Order: sequence, then C-alpha cells, then structure tokens
Amino acid sequence: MIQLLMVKELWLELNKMFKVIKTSKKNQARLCEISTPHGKIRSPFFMPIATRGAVKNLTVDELNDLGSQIVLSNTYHLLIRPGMKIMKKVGGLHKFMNWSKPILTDSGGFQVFSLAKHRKITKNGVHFSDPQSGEKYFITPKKAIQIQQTIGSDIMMAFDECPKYPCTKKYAKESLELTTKWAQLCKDQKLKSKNKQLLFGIVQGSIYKDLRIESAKQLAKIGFDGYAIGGIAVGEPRKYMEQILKWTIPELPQKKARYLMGVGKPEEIIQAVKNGVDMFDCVIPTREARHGRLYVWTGRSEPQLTSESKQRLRLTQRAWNFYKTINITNAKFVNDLTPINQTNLKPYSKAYLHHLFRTNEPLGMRLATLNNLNFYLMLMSKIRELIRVGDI
RNA sequence: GGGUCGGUACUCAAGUGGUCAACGAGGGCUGACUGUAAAUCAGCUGGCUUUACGCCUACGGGGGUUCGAGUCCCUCCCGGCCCA
Repeated sequence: MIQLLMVKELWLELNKMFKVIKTSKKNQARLCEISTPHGKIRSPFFMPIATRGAVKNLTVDELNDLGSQIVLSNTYHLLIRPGMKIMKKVGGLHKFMNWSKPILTDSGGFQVFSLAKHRKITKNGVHFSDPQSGEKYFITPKKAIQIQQTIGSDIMMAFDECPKYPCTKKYAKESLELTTKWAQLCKDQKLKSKNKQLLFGIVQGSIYKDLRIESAKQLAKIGFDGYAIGGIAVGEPRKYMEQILKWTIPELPQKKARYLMGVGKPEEIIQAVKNGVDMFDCVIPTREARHGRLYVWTGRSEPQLTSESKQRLRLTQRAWNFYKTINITNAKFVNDLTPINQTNLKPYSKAYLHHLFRTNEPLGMRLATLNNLNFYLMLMSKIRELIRVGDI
C-alpha cells in the first residue's frame, strides 16, 4: 500500500508540468524543467522569435543545431497570414513549419502596443487594421485563445493590453483591470478545451508598484500554468526593469514558470535570472544580426561549458564585460581574417561576413543570425550550468 | 572639316541669373534596434575652423557681361550623334 502511494507520488512528480530542480543560495535564480505537449524544456531558456512561423533566415535544422529548445510565434501575425483556414487544414503550426519542439505563441497583446496607430481598444477586444492590406480584424480574449488552439502552440499567452510608456497611473489602472478581466476570459476559454496546451497570464501595471503587485495577485488568483511579466522595454527607463521584477515575482506562485517578455540584452537576462525569471524572448539577436550587429564573447576564447574557467567569473561579474557587440559593416573589418566565432562559424572570417553585408548577399544575414543565436543560446546554457554548480 | 547635343561633388543625375557647397538616387562613414509593420531607421558625406545664419575653394579650361553666374556671351579642350 505504502509502495503504491510512493509510486503514485513519483508518477505525479514525474508528470508535473513544472519542476524546480535547483535554486540558487545566492539569489532567486533557479534551474527548472517545464513539460509541454512537445517535450520538456530546461530553464532558464531563451526563445528565438519566429513571429510568422519562421526564425528569419534559418531552417529548423539550423535551430536544432543551435540548441534552441523552443521558439516563439505570434497569434496576430499568423491570423493575418497565412490565416486559420490553412492552419486548421495542415493541423497546426508545428506541422506547417516542420518544427517538432515546443512553441510559445504571443497573443497579439504586444501588437496593441506596437501597432498603436492601427488599432482601437474596446472593453471586449481590440480592432486591428492590417497596415499592409488595410483589412480589419477584431481580436477578443476568447478569439485569441481559439486561434492559439488552432495554431497548436504548447504555451498560449493570455490576451493583454500592453500599455506604452509613459502611461498615467489612471490609464495603467484601467488598462490593468481590462487585462485581468481578459485573462479570466482566456482561462475560461482554455478550460472549455481538453487539449493540454499551457496558458500563461501576463502581469501589467506599467511602472507602478501597487498596480504590479495587484496584477500579479489577481492573476495568481485566477491560476495559470505560468506567469509572464509584460509591459517591459516599452520605452521606460531601464532602472524600472529590476524594480518591477522585485515587486512582482514575490507575488507569483513559486512553483510556476516566470517569463519576462521581450527581454533583452545579455546583462538584463542575467539580472532577471538572478531575480527568479525562467523564460525570455527578444528580437535583439535576430534583428540586430540582420542589421549587422554581432554578439561576441570577449576574452581569448568562447566559454567552454565544461571548464571551470575565468569565463564563469566573467558571467557572474557585475560589469557585464563577458561580451561585446561589433558592427560587422564597419570599415575596420575589411581585412579582418579572424573567425566570426570559435564555435559554429569558425571557418568564416569577419572580413568575409563584412564583404557579404557590403554586397548585400543574403548569406550575410544568415551567418550573423547563426552567430547571435549561438551566442544567446550558449549564454543561457552557461547560465543553467552556473546555477547547477552553484556559481550564480 | 560642317552641324548638333552635352561636359555638375566618389558614381549616376537635378539645376537656365541671386535663398547653391548645389535636389534626388547609389556608394561611403557612423549610430540605433528589447513579447518583429524592422534585410529597417537615423545622422554625416568639398576643405578649414571658435561646427557657425562663419571663412575658403568649387559645377571641363580661359576670358567676358552683370551689383551678382553652375545658370548668359566668346573662345579653347574633351565626348556622343548626324552630314561631308
């Protein structure tokens, strides 16, 4: 009987959607495992962005080679193109884009912010007009979930309003009330379906402490599979980021994933990890790659994951001097025959990449993207190891 | 040889008397990018300097007309086309 109970407990433990494997003794950093319909993911992790069902310039084979555990796609963009008809027909985004690992879909909430000129918010949802075609779309919380169900993402995001900065407290409060109300509607919609997709709520509240705390509490009360912190990096001074994390995270359930949306630079990611964040996404590595900015490790060689080297110390330093960025289009790289990096792009020189950018060869953006995602994913891998060995 | 059209900054190319150091495009140089309307966007791109509604030097060469010329006239040089 006791054995049976133990087996049952073990079984429950093994099937937990979210497991904390190790917590740092120095700060809030933690190593976790998230289970999704398409497999388990080790956190802290970074999600390369595949807004329209493709990480720009890369194939899924390349993403796998880079070690990407998950990608992020977007409800709004996929709704407009290719549309849900084909998505239903093909059986979801995984099949459509030939990606078999987890997918997280943003809900379109960020487009409320980024497409501010092309949308109108009402209490029931948001009217969008596609900037390209002018076609009109009305997204409600219920629809946002239905679309994400059709897409078949492993992690769905609640439909939120992401307010801009600066934002008056009055507006932030009203916006938050709407976001909370919508979060409940998203949850209701999710419960109608039997599928095992996870659903995350999104904390808002701009830069106001009481609103952030209130938001986190309300979402925790509704109950989600994970909690995101949104409304960050929308123009506010950077000092607010850590503050918001410190206000918010204590209010969120310990045993659920925490996701800092849209962040960020390597040092911001490390800071957030230390504050207890598990998940990240950002356009920086991919977009900046296309614009010629490369992330490179400083020091003689790139970090070896097995070494106890100085790289470990650098990563945990406050000065964030473990990396730098270079603009490969700069004239100084014309004759620089050193490798782009020492890992996945060793055979290609900086001078060659410089030349590819100068001549507008598409391969340039591909190589730059491969470099930057390699950097970001390696950074996350390094962070996980540092937590595991207790160095962070 | 005659006629004709043209020669503008790194390149192409606007400009037909003042507001032209000279539109625009490309190229070059440098930035910026944070849940992607982003292979995008911004600034600079004759020299000097106190970076300024400042001073020089500049629109094939030379010479005129004019208060003032990239713009009008003369001439020379060079190029395209047509006629001999």
